[in-house]
Amino acid sequence: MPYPEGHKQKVRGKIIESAAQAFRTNGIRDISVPFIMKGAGLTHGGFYSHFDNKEQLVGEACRYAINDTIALLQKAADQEKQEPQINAIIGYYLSPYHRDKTEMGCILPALSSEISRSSDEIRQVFTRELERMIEFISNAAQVDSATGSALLSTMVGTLVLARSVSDSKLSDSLLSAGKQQIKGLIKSYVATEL
Amino acid sequence: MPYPEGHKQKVRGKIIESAAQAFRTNGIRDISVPFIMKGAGLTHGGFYSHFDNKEQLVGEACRYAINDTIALLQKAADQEKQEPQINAIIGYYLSPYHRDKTEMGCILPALSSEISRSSDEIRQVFTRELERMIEFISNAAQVDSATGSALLSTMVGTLVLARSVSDSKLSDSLLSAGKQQIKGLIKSYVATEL
DNA sequence: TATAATATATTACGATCATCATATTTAAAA
DNA sequence: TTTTAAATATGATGATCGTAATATATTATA
Repeated sequence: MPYPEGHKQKVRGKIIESAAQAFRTNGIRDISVPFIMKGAGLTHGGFYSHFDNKEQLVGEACRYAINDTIALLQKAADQEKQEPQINAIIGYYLSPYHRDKTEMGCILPALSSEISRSSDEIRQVFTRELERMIEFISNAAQVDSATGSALLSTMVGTLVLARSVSDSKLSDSLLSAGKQQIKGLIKSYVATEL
Repeated sequence: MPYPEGHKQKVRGKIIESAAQAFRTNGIRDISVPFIMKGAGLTHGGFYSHFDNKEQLVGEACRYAINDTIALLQKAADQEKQEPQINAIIGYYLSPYHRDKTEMGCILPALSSEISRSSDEIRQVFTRELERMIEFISNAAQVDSATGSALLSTMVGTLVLARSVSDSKLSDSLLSAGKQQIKGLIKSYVATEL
């Protein structure tokens, strides 16, 4: 066998990483296979020895990106031990930094609407990952999963709108309003639970 | 002059309508100029005597679609006089009907993420329309515009996620959770205002 | 009815895309 | 060092796109 053990797996991973980054920045349709391969330091030809087609890569990239995001949010939560975990998570999620750093950010605001028009296969992968995200948020906020999913909806919607607006002041205020609302929500959830 | 008075304006309107519908269903990038023209009952050749380019049409279609949506939500609100306006609006917005009827639905969940990657010009048009939407929601809910924008974020995020999920039960429960959260929010807003 | 300006259709161009076929490079094993 | 299978690169194909040039069809006016 030419090439060291595990070489292909490593390259495959690089392609997925490149795709996950590019898709989040510019959407799925606007990113070409040659561009993704260049991002992984390769040319386009080898692509089809790694994946059946572009769609399969989309699924893998979704999985990768959500894992990445959950890990990142968990790290943000762990860094601030004093306040409730969820506050640190929301603080990060609805920060101008996260809004502007799309290539490393959560895929939900970046790709959901494009995913909703994708094939059943892709949407099934996405659904599974979304469920993991809801569970993660619900745990961190210590709320039931219905409340957790509503929190996530607010987070996603806020980021989507904050990113689509050209007026940076309006964008900032959308983030603040979203943050404030979520914190109020959690507080009132705790209150009614007691 | 050939063709009756106002003929061109009428055709232009039909193109915008066709575009607004097609974009909401399949996104901007996935809808071609020839397809839009066919939807307006024409062939692609005449397009550039109506618009400078595809991008200009995107802007017009955004404007049209938001107007359409606000009018629709207002109608939904007017039909139910007894309950507070906002409840009827949210009931419609987060209904399975609205989720499934993308071609006639709100553009915010359908196109925001694609718009966020568009040119400054498009985003400026979008920003103006979004502000109108925030104002409309804030008025209907009788809350300040910060609260109104957070409400809208939740509405948009909920619909985005509900549409991208392949499991219809999960999708329905996302809608319900979003609805419940918003109603709770408005109630608590009223309470703190008194 | 004939004219002429305007609206629409037909056709074409260059670019880009996903995908495939084939050639070349790589490095483990002989 | 040579061999060889695997990994990658090069090049090509057919489709589709946005856009433009040109031809045709339309109908208000003369």
